[in-house]
Amino acid sequence: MSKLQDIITISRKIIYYKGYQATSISDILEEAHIGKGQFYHYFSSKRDLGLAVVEDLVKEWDRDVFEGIFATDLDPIVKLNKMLDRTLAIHLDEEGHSGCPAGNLAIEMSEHDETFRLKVHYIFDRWISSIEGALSELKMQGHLTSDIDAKQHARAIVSMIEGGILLKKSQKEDGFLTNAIAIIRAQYRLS
Amino acid sequence: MSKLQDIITISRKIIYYKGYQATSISDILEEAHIGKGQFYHYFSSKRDLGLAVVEDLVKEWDRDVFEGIFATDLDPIVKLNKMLDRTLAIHLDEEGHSGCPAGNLAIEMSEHDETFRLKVHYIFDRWISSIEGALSELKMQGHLTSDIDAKQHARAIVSMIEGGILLKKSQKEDGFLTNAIAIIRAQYRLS
Amino acid sequence: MSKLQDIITISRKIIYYKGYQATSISDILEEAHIGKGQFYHYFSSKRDLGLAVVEDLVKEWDRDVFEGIFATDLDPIVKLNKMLDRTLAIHLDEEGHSGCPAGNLAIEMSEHDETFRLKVHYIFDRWISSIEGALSELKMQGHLTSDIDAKQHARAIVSMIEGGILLKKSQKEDGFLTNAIAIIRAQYRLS
Amino acid sequence: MSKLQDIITISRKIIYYKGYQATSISDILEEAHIGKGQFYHYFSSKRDLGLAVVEDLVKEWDRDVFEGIFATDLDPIVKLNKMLDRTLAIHLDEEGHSGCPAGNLAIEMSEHDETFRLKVHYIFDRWISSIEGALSELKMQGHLTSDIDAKQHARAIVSMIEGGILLKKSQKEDGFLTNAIAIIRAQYRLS
DNA sequence: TATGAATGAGGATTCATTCAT
DNA sequence: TATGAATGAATCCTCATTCAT
Repeated sequence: MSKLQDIITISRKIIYYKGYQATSISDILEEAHIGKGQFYHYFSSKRDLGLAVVEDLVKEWDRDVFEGIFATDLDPIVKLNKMLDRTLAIHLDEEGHSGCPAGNLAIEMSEHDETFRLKVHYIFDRWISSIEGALSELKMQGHLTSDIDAKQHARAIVSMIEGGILLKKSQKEDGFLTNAIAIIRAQYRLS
Repeated sequence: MSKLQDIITISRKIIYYKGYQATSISDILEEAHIGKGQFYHYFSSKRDLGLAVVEDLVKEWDRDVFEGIFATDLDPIVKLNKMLDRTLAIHLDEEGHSGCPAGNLAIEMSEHDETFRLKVHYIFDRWISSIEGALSELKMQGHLTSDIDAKQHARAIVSMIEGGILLKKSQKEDGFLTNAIAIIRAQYRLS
Repeated sequence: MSKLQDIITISRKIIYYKGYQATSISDILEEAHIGKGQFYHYFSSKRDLGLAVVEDLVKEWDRDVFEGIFATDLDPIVKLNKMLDRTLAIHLDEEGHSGCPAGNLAIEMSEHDETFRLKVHYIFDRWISSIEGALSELKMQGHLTSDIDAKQHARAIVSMIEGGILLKKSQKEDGFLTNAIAIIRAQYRLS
Repeated sequence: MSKLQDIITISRKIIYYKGYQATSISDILEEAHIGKGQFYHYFSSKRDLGLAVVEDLVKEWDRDVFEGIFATDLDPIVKLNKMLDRTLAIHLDEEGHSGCPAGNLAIEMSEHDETFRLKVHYIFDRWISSIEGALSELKMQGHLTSDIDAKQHARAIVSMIEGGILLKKSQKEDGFLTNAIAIIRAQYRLS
């Protein structure tokens, strides 16, 4: 792995846990075992690193969720289940206590930095579109009643997941996320 | 209004907009037109102010939502609708662009400071219990089928609202919140 | 003397000797025996201090040269001689080896910062106007031939003084300045 | 042109415009399109480059002014006029707004680095000697009265030129230099 | 109560220079 | 010759907090 990617990966973990503002360059230097000069050799500023971190997140979503799940020719039910499984896996993991990486940045950065916001915006936008696509397929298959508004429901699904993750973080109870996902599965008869 | 409450109110606005970490004492002094001495007369530290701000939020919820809505003997449908109306009113207001005051703090502070987390925890907890109570009433009235798990649904409702607010902030589209609330109303036949 | 004026006075000395860019905040803190916080309590930035220093210089000129010499009703010959005496006194002093405080800043800052430039511009402008006035008086007195262009000569006088100071600094020979001033005195029959 | 000379030429321009201290190695690398390694292959330090730049200036003066003008067997009036013409040409050029390259370094570096100072000292010294020589020739020709002190006047001429250039930079008016030179021409009946 | 001067640790960033390749 | 990764001291600046008045 390149040093640059190395720094991004380590920074992503720290920023995920501490938040972007609360993370200091020193935190990163220490964890990555590099000097100030090296950091600024790769990144022109803390913001530059921050954007690289979000970009890394974007790429991961593109690869794992959009290309890896929704762009395949799997059955829409399988797609949606895989996406929900992935979400659960990530957030029930020992390192998944800090909420949604995208959602955290959305809340912390949206009002301060439009560039950050747009990158997070892209993730949510593509996520919703993908779900909308799958729901539309389900409608055509007759699995869902045809009067359903796929876009509205896609938005509701993502809202419930994000809300579930947020509450899980604040209430320290996994149930908030598992419950949200169980309700989604029930609602759209995915299991 | 007392000077103390004045400072809290002003700080709450700034912290709501900027986030707790990104807000400096100076920001508050400037906006409140006070000096350092006065600030440290009322608060022993920034954290102390932060906690007072969350406490202020807690009190507002206790007054406006729990006592003002759920503790009354209104019809449960009316209660839920009033709560949803209030949510919409706050977040569609010009000053409501920065997300959920409680949710923001949940994300920003939960991992750093247990005292902050517990205060936010209390808000969400009481919110969910109140909704759960209303849903139970609705079940008893026969308005909802009796196989419904009130607690799970209360959690789902709050999740969807919080998720809707989060996405509204990041995607800059009111639709995320109005949609979430419309779906809730439809789901539980509140309108 | 106030702490603020204290810092300005100390900074002026250091900046005079080292130059503005080469002077670090730490240099000033050390010499003034103050902490960073105190410095930034009085000045919002290094540039802010720099401007205060030039402003201090401007005020000194206003007081000592313009009001103290040229605005009086002394004989124009006396005025010019007093000004030349003052120049010599300052630059032949042990602490006057670093050139002209205004000229140094003119060279170092003119191209970088218009605000600095304008303050220095003001000093030179007023200096030249004052000399021009004195020369005009001399013309009216018949001390100088009437075909002389007072403005041109005022400019030439200041040019020769500034050039003399510059060369004195570089060549480390007082003669450059004393010579320039002797020539001026001879030229306009001031002694 | 060799790479080394290329770097010196580019650096000279940047240092002339920005000043030595304010010029960073990176500024030079960028403008010269070279890497760190190449730079430190040619120069052992920033100071080393700085000295090479002044040396380049010295050589140019030796070639263009001392050998090209004063060492010829031209008439002293022609010599002096050529020198003044050259000065005007350089400083009225679009790229001549930043003052006198030698004078700037004199002010910025004289107190900090004796080696820099001595190189600038050499330029001024030879310049003055050359003018002194020409004035002496003029005296012998009877063009100037014999009671004139050639050395003093040579110094005065350089002082007025340097002062004129300094004021032109600070006051942003070409008149300061053209005026100084016009007065010199008039004084010694060069035109 | 209130002021604002003072402290000093810590933050982001720059920069000349070295070194492995 | 040449590259650019790496170093680390130093720079400007912020900020929560304390203290004298």
